[in-house]
Amino acid sequence: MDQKQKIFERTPRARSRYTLEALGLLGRLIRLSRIEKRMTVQGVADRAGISRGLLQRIEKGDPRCEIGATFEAAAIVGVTLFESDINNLAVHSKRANDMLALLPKSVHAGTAVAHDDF
Amino acid sequence: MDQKQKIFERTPRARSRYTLEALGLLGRLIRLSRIEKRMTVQGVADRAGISRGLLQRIEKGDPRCEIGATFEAAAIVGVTLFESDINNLAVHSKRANDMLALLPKSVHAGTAVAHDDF
DNA sequence: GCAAAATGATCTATATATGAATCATTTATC
DNA sequence: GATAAATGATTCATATATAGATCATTTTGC
Repeated sequence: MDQKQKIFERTPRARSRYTLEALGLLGRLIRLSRIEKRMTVQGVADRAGISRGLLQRIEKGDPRCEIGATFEAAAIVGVTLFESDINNLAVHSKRANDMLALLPKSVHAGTAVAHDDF
Repeated sequence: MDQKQKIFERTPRARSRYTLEALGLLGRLIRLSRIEKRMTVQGVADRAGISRGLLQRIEKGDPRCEIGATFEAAAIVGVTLFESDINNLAVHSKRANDMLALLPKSVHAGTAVAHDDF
């Protein structure tokens, strides 16, 4: 006894208006594409390897979903972020990598700028 | 005893190549913007209301993160999906809603089309 | 209208993501 | 080079997201 006590505290998540709007839109786009392609919730969920309930939450824009599950479902119904084809995506990916190689590896405070304008 | 037995089985998540690439790119974009703006990991994490470790996983493209946390971090460093300003986002959001109102409320199998081309 | 199917919603058990702490390493600033 | 700060990586306790089941409701197709 008298073991080192660990405290686990999870601050209630505050989501910006933008985040909630973006997630809501993403969900509706998924739902839109799914219906346009005449796929059922269960069908898409099966293909994505997730449960029906989770897909329903995704389509409602619930912020507490694995991003992997959301992206997978989106891709299955044809909603692709960034660029629509994988080749372009790979190109962008490489460019981002190249840019990163040129930037400083760590950032020291001092000149940190505020950017709450979203 | 002889209570109804509940089985909880979580199938190992299979992610498509596209999903992994997209998440990797998103993470790198966040990291890129963060460094360009000279913000530290801890600083962005604080503003997003998440832990430093979680932001690191986000920047690595880990699919098992809350999508809300990811979008929040992205917005803070200036990476916005869909459209960059909230007004356009709201417009798109409304359009998606309007479209949905015109489509059938439920989809019955039968003419479901396969769309594995991503 | 009728039957079948899809959707919406809720509940429970549990697998797991997360926050916190810690240490080692790398990087920036002087 | 020296120092302090930032980053990377790991471990652990626990809050919580998820799968599955179930029921009610809505919708489609005949």
